[in-house]
Amino acid sequence: MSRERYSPSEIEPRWQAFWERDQTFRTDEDPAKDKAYILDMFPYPSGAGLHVGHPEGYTATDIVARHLRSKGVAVLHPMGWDAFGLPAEQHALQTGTHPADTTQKNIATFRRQLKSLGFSYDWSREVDTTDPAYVKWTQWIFLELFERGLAYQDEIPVNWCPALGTVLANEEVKDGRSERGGHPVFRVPLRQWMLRITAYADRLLEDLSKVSWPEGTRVMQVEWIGRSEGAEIAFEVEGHPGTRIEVFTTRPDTLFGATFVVLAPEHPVVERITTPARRAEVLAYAARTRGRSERERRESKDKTGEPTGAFAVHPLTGKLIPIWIADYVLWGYGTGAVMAVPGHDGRDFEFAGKFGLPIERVVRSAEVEASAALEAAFESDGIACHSGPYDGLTTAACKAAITAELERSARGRKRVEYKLRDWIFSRQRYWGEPFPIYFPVRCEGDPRTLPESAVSIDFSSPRAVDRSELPLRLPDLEDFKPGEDPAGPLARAKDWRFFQKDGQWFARETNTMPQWAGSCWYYLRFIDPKNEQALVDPAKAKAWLPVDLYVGGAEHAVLHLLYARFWHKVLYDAGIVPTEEPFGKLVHQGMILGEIEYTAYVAEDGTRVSRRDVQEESTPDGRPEFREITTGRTVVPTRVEEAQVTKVGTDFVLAAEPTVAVDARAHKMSKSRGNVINPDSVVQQYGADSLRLYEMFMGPLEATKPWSTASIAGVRRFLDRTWAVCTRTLSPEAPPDGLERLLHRTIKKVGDDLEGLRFNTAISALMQLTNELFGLEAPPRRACETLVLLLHPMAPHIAEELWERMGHPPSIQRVPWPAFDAAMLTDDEVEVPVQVNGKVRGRVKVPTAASEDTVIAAARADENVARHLDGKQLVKVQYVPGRIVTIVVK
RNA sequence: GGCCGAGUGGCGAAAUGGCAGACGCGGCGGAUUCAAAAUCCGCUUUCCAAAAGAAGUGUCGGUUCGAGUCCGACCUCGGCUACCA
Repeated sequence: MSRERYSPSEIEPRWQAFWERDQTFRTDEDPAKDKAYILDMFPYPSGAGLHVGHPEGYTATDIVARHLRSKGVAVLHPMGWDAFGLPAEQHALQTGTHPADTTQKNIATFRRQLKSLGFSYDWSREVDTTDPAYVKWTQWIFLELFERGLAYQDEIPVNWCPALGTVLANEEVKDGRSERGGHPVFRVPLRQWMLRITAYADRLLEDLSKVSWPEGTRVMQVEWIGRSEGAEIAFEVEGHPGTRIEVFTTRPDTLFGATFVVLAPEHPVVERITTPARRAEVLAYAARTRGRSERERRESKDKTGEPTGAFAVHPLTGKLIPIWIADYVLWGYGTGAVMAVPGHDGRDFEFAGKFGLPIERVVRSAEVEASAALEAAFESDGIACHSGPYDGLTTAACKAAITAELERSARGRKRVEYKLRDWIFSRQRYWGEPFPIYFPVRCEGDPRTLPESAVSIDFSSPRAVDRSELPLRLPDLEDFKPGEDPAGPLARAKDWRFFQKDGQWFARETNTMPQWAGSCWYYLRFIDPKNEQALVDPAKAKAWLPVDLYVGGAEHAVLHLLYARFWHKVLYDAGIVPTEEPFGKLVHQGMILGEIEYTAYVAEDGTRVSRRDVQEESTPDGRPEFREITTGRTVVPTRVEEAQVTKVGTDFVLAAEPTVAVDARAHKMSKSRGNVINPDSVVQQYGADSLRLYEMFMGPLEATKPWSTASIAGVRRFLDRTWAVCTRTLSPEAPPDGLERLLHRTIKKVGDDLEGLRFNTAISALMQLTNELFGLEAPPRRACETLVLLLHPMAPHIAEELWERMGHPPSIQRVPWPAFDAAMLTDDEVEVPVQVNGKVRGRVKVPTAASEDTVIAAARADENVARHLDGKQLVKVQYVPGRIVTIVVK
């Protein structure tokens, strides 16, 4: 047997080529086998190439896929590209390269990088969301939504971002700025395509109980949907017969405590009811609110508002209460109007306090008098008081009683509200799927040559492109710039936009779909990627759905995962997919941070300031700034080397200046910080198997973990040792008993750990086995073979190579997973610790099957144990078989 | 402010309520070497010169023969979210 060194750069490309030639990972569609659909969230192929975060989740699923295949399961494990999106288009703007070219180039890089890591994808099923053959079906699903009344147009205030030249969805806006790029965002009204996701709100909520997802993710979706039950109550406006203000409340039981009404400044009734004396101030306030960005509205938490001068009639008492406008009432939620109950709502309490409005208690707790003053809003449930006939009712009973009374007198009714809004589905961009929709045009002559003003498009009569004409392709453009008119760049492609049919001119929709569209259903296309007749063959969908394991980042906890569930349910209703939910088990891999960095704070004169004396502030433009608390002077964070710091207590301090504590933290990898690790260079230096193994060995899959280049050398050393052991002259003898038992234990542990996605402990078990074999001059062949079989899912290249060198034909993927014998999991003898009053005072070696009496006798005979028992009174003696002897004395 | 998660050696971490720190990194010592790198062997939670021993899983309290693990209160860090009536 050869004794050359382990050389990943030589063996890895060879096995990758073998797998490709051999079609080793072609999906097994044998209906007699159990199936497993193992899916990664497909990446956006950015120009930066693969990030070390990608291979984390991808390695995890790859291990599961390889493990299951070796256990005889038919596995579907595909990969593809979420390739529409802004960066390719922005790159096009800067360089003049067509986004399709940039995208294909980036995909090629990603594909090469993923292949270099040895992932066992069935590459024959690769999908690309920008491929017209894929776009066809994305558009087909849109038509399905359109025909079901789930896609509609609306003129609504949207998040217009001039810098990006596009409208953003609420979830793409963070703190009043675009999530990508941080540009300011303004609210302007614009015609948009909307998807009626709210029609599915209840099902999206209820069916969360059917999936096996992380609890935190489920909670986030529940809160995002934000279902609340309450009542809609009508308030008449005094002096305006027929004008009613509807409010939504979850606390109809507090109706008697409503001392004023507040409208959102955008509320249309404001115009009508404001008294002449208040008009100027009210309109000015409303205009100011409209001009303020979301960010500004949020930054000043201080309550502001203006009285309209009008009064509402309390529906139960008939009392007149003032009507105000204030921006803490949101036009987008409920009815855009609230009955303010300052006694029992913190926001109303604050507002009433600021403007001197009356605060009344209408709920009390059991221990409190109805007359007790309110120091703050009492928001808990309790017992009604100062509520006329409802006094004494519990909150729940009072809600029901008051709602019933309002319904009886037609002044209110039960109502369910959701935080979830309909989904703004259009973007004013080039690089996305065109909508398969067109509109009739009124004009004299050819609209392609006429000025805009001479062409009138009837947006109120959208028509669907015939399904036989799909895909509707994007026109080739020279100029992708969005222009300051939010109509989008497609509006300039007049030859594409306008066309004639039956002698009549029509205009195509010039909006495009958001990036989410393609990623909403890609997991379906993987099942049947080449089908030209249907988006997926129903029999195949039935065979593979739902996805059994879905691994991806927690940043998609609401958006992608909610949108995909929504589309899936629509397709379920259409009879296209056989399950109500797309994804069974979901796991989020944790973030990989950069290497730990030590930061000292240095003042201008060079003195170092302890981090305990430093306070972080932010400058007006949002950048962080640091000040010494005592003097107020600014200090600059400065990187220091690990060798210069030492730990004192819980603090890291400068070794040379131990009073100065420094920050020790790992940060997110980012270009600007310069701590990005490139997977290519890790593969080059250590090999793909080492990278895979290291990422799995770092810690639990779901944990956030800092990168450590030094630690990769450790797993590489493990592979070197494994190589060395398995290329020794192997003994044909059966392993000795102790080793045999270790083998069985390791088989069980690795199998269990892989099933539980505990890759770090599986690897440590393999390290222990290798260490054990490393001490043997001629390790037993069967032991080495077992080691390699167990290692294969995690480090496939070295496993294939060693397996072949041991004289077996490839591929190791086709060799069944080793079995263990339960009788071999324990040794004949165990060492049992002996505790006296909770402290270990000795250990005894006893036969595993020994009786309690035997073990206790042996324990008491131990010299050191006996010393601690001497002269004491025995209270209790207990033997937990195989684990521990406990003795309690007095 | 709300929700979720996490606090264990110098570092990443491990531990069905039963020997805290497996495995790995780093460090120290030794072997090999002209020397170094690489490799191999040993040690490595803290206190004590060492043995015996004691302390020790963010803090305080509780349940238990026994708590890193279960319960209650709190502190710190990270992520998400943010006036949703």
